[in-house]
Amino acid sequence: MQQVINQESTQIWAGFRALSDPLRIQIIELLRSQELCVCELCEKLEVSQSKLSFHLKNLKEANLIHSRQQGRWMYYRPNLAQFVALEQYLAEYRSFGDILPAKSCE
Amino acid sequence: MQQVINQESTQIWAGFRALSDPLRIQIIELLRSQELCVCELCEKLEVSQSKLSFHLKNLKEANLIHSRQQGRWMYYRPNLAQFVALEQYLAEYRSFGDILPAKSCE
DNA sequence: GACACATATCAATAAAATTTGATGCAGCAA
DNA sequence: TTGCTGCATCAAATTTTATTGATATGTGTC
Repeated sequence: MQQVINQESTQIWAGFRALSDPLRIQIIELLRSQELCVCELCEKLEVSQSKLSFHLKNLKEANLIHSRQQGRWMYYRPNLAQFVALEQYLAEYRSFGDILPAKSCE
Repeated sequence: MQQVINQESTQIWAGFRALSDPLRIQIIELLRSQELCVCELCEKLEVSQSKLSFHLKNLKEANLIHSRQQGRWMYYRPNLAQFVALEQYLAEYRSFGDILPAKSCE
């Protein structure tokens, strides 16, 4: 059980880490309504291509986005299942019930 | 509106950043059911006091925990409202509707 | 084949986050 | 007052992450 919790937690913080950067947040917000290729993201975000590639890799390794190659272009889209997982972690966290007052520490 | 979104996003990634570390995840999980003071967290997590202080500060600045001083002890507890905010960000993200296929990029 | 284009990757550097040990400070008790 | 305890803070060292410019890879086109 402890094992399971730790395993889950590992994936959880990795997901949050991928979301912990303003540019990556901008990326996923652009992808929210439409699949986009790297060149379109570059334009819209006005960042260099290699920088963008770095952050896309980051999001992909956290399983937050998927990619699909078509010809020379690589299209990215969100992986909603992973968003659900993070959302659920937070929901379960909250639903654990009221916080007990501390037993005094002395 | 764009302004508002950016403002929200700023706070959002800061919240996720605070959750993007395994020790900080362990901390909030310990606090989930009970307020604890620093010395108790130290014991349970087997980390140095200054290290713990650093991470608690980190969580506090992200508004994820509150603290309360009682005598010499400082008790920490989660700020559930902030967890709700992050959860809601993810929920809204998902609920935006289906991702449109990309218009071809050529 | 030769070339252009979209993207990924790499190496070097810069910047940011974390760890560690030391020190400071406030609260309490003697 | 003195001294002890619980915690925060600081500076230095280390580790991690991000940025940049250059190069490599793969895919289409001629």
